[in-house]
Amino acid sequence: MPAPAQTSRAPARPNASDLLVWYDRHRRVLPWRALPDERPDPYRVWLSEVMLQQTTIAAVKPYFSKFLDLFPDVAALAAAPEERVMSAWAGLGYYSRARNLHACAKAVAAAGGTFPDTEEGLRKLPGIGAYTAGAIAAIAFDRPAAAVDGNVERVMTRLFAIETPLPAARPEIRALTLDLVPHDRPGDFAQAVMDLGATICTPKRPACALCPWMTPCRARAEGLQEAFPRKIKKDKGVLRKGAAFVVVRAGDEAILLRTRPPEGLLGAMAEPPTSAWTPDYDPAKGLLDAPLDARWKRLPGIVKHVFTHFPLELTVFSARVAAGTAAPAGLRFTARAGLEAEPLPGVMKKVLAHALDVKAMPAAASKAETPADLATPHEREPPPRRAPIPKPPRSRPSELARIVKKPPKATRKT
DNA sequence: AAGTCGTGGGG
DNA sequence: TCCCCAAGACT
Repeated sequence: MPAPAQTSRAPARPNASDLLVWYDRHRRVLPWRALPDERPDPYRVWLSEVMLQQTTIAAVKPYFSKFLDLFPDVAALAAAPEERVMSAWAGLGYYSRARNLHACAKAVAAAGGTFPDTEEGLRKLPGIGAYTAGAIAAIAFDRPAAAVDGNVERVMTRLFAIETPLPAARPEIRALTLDLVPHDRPGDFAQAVMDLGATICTPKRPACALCPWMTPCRARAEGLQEAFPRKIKKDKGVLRKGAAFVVVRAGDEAILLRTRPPEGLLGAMAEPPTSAWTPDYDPAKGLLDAPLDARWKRLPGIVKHVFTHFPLELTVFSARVAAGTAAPAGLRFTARAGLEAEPLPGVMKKVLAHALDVKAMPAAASKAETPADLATPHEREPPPRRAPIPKPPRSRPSELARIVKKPPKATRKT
C-alpha cells in the first residue's frame, strides 16, 4: 500500500514556483526595477531600497529620478557636499536615511566604488539593516537571501496564520521566508512576495481569489485573512506646541534660518528659529523666545503637523526687519532665490508658506476676526474671549508660497 | 528592547 | 475626521 496521500483538508505547503508563475505575468514595472532581460544596477537597487524604507512608491518616484539626475552613480553621490544631499532629500522624511545614504556612498567609494555582494557585507554599511541587506543581496546579486519587509510580514503571517504579534514574530517570519526562497530566482522571489503583498495580499480587503497562494493560506482557510498580522497598536503621543519665527529682511527679502543639530529630530535640516516644543507651551508668551528684537506680529491660524510619535502645533510670528540687518550668531539670512537650496523639511515649508501667504494677503488675514488681538500679544494680555477662534486662512498658494512648495507628486500609477 | 525618527495617501 | 500604514534603521 502507498503511503496515505494527504487529505483535501491538509493544504499543500506553499511553494515558490506558484508565486513566480504569477510574478512573471503580473510583476509591476518600476523605475528602479530591471526588466526581465536586464541586469540590475546595484546603485539603483540600493538607492531605491533606502528611499522606500517606510515610504510609499508614489512618494519615492520623483526623488529617485531627481537623485539619478543629481548623482548618477555612487562616486557622484560620495563627492557631493552633505547639504546638497539633504536638500535633495528634503520632504521625503526620516532624514537620518539621507545622512546614512551619504555616509554609505562614501564608504563604498572609498572601497573601490563597488557594493559588497553578500548580505553580511552589505549589513555593515550605514543605513542598511536586515531587510535592506537581504533585498540588495537578492535583487542585485541573486543571493538566496530573505528580504522581510512589511509586505512580507503580512503575507507570511497570513500564509501560516502566525498568532504571535509583531514585532515579536519577526524571527519566526524570517525563518519561514528563508525556507521558501528558491535557489534559482531569489531576486525575483523577493520582489514577487512584495508585489503580492502590495497588490493582492493587501492590509484591507485582500484579493484572495486572485492569489497564487490561496490554497495553502491558513488564514484564508479560516476566513481570517484580515486579522493578520497580529499587532499591538502604538499610541500617537502627546500634543506638543511651540512658536516659529519668520523674519523677512527688507531689500533682499531674505529669510532668517538656522541649521538643526546633526542628530535627532529633523537632524541637519534647516528651519526658521523656533521655541522649544512642549505640551504646556503658551503662545501668549511666545515672544520670550524670539531670535531678535522686532515688531512681531502673531499670525492668525496655526501650523499643524504630525510626526511619527507626536503631533505638533506651531504658532507663527513674523516680522520685517531693516535692509542690511545682520543675522544673530548661529543664524543666517537666505535670499528668496536661495531658498530651494535649503534643506527645509516639510513642516518648516508649511511654516514658511503660512507666513508668506498671510503676509502676501493682508486682506485675507484681516478677514480673520480680531486681528488686533492676534498681533503683538506681548503688549498686553488679551481679555478673555468667548468668540470662536478664527480658522486659519487656508490660503490658496501665493507666488511666495510656491517657492517653498514641495516637489510635485507622481501622477502615474502602475 | 522599546523609543526615536517624516510624510502623505487611502479607507 | 481619524486611523492605518508604507520595500525599516538605529540606539
